[in-house]
Amino acid sequence: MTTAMFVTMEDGTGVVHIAPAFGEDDYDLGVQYDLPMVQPVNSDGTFSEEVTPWKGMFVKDADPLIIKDLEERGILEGVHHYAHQYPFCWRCDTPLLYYARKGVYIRMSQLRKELMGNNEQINWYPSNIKKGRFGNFLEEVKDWNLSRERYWGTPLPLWRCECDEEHMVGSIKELKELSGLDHIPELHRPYVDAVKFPCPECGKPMSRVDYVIDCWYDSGSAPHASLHYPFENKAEFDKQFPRDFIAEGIDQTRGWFYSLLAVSTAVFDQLSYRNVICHAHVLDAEGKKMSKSKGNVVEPRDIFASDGADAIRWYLISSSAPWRPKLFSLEAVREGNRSFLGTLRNVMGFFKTYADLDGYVYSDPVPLKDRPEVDRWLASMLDRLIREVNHSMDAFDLNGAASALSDFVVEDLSNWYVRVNRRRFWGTEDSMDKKTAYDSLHEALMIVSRLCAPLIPFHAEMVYITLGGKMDSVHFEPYPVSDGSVIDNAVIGKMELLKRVVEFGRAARGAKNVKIRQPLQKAVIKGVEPFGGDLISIIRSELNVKEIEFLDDLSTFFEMTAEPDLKKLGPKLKAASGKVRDQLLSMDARELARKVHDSGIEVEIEGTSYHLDREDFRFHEVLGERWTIGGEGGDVEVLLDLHLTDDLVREGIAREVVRRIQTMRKDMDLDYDARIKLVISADGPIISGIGSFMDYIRHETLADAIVFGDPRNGKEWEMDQGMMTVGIEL
RNA sequence: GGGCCAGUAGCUUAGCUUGGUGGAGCAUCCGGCUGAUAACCGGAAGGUCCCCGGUUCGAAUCCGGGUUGGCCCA
Repeated sequence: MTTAMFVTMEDGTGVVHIAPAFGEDDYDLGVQYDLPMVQPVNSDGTFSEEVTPWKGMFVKDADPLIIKDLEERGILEGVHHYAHQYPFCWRCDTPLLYYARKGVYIRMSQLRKELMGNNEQINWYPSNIKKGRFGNFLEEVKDWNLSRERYWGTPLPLWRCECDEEHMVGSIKELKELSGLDHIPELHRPYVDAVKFPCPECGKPMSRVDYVIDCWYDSGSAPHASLHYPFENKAEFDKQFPRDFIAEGIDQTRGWFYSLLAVSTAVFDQLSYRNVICHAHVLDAEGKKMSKSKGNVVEPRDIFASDGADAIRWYLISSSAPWRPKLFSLEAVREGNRSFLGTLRNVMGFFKTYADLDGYVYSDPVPLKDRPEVDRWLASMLDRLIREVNHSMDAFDLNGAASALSDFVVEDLSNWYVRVNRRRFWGTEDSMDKKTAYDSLHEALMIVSRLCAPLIPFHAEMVYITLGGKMDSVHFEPYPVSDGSVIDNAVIGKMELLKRVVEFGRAARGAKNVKIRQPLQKAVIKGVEPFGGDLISIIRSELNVKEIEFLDDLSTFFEMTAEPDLKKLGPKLKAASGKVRDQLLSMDARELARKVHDSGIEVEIEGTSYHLDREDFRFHEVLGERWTIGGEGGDVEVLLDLHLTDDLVREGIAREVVRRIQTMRKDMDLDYDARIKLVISADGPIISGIGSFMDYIRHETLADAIVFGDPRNGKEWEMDQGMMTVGIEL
């Protein structure tokens, strides 16, 4: 009877049976107390001859019989069931037995310091693995059982004589010398097993042992073995080794990550990789491990077919850091496909549609300094993107690179640049401005394609080829590098302000339910340095206003209102306060404020007169009724003039008409440049609006003529101002 | 049984290192825009930051315990 740290009085009897031949703890204890190694189990898991009552029986099947035997002999304390984890074969799902076997070991425990020293130089992602899971493992590193009793595998080059002399052969050359053979036909089994050589001790023939090498040793040798180093390719090897970067699943900590380090440390005393990303696994939508038996497995090939390989790549890279487990959701894959890949495809499609119509080819780009500010803004954002993506990639932050790319493509390129510049691509005549817009968009797409290439190889290639890239593939292009000189922080700052102005202007319209198609006379902007040029026309068209005024004091647009301060009135008026309050609240708050502000106010309730002055009121500033405001109270505020002149109303109608005709063109699937003739009948106000803006409507809808009459097969529209029927003739 | 990691809106997540009013996308609702977009814009609603305890004036954040899930080992 012995004691051991792993046996406690916490549960059970505090007495545990051990068997040194079956399990590591038991074995160690056996070695410590010099216990006999009794091995009454055959390698097929059945009891051996000496176990007479149960010989030939699988040990687990014998359990109830052994219990019964103990009971009959009166030495059974009791039978209790404990739920505990037990390993099963992953392939045939039968219980595994721990079984002491002879083997050939590498004494890794002696290399502990060297392993830990090399680990110090490795950059781990996530960083906690280095000291945590992997570091802890190295601190307690065990000897490595190199031998496996399998048929397939790399034969262990150990030859043994019946006199117990052993020899490990280090090369083909050595084997030839030892065996006297000119030619070793094949290093694999069974051929190599036929090679014998005389024992240097007793002269009898030595034979190769039956073992093959643990295949993890092969995986750890890959960097050397793939170049047949150290036998050849020394220069090539030195150039590549240690490798800059590897990535594998977190489960490889004690697998590949270890075997690479162990082999390079043991054989060459150095590390074999400088940076390593340990990624987590893809789990099912509930966060459970996928398994065939549970039926929650998602087949990647099915997703490749239905949604595309780039969609799944993008999902894995963009959804979270690689070391976070992915709760697989097809919805999330589709969301990424829609929002990022779809937008990229669409910007590409937009460019191609118009570039094809115009026969545009990228050459002799307009110098940056000659482009409008919005183009210089795009170039600045693009250069900033190059910088951010490189920075993220250098830090092995794929997720950061992906979100920078997505922000640029979706927000800057598509939702802003393309949207506000659409009209520049529409023009029928070839202008310098149109070429400039093409140049800018082409450059942005080209850079995006190259930056995206490692993340979404197929989309990147599609964009590259469509743009007419010079190489055979985008994957031959060098990775874009920023020189920083393109970034114009002033123009970036300006655009940021401009975007806020537009945002607040739209909010101002929304607050009063005024449609964007209805032009307004004026916007007043507070908190922005006045600017002009193409940027101010962006504001005009985004907010649909005629003029813009920059003004930092908006007080003249506000009026004072007053409301009774009940905390003051109550103590002063007692029972009458309720009626006074009602009377005051029934008055116009602006008028009340004026009166109170001038000389106080007299209120008469049931024959008694009360005098109230400023002290009894609370004052507020409210915007005059003619105006609406966005961003109120902030450093930037936008006021819009709501007063509509007849001209503005007619122009609003004209825009409503254009919108409906464009919808019809789209529904009819007309070519983008198809010319049409319009036949329209409508109620008076609409006719008037159309009449005032004939040229505008013709230009926008590519109509050669507008005729008022009775359109046959026209489409009927109900508008705020009445009915309209429109016929389109080709 | 041990080690490491994670738990935040219906879903996917940022914020946690260094404590100070929890953000975003999708989905939902209202309104707008639309001859690039299954898109976009304005607004609204939506939170036990897994649970318990501690430290602190103050905890999503730091500490301890638990729980659920993942990986590795026994």
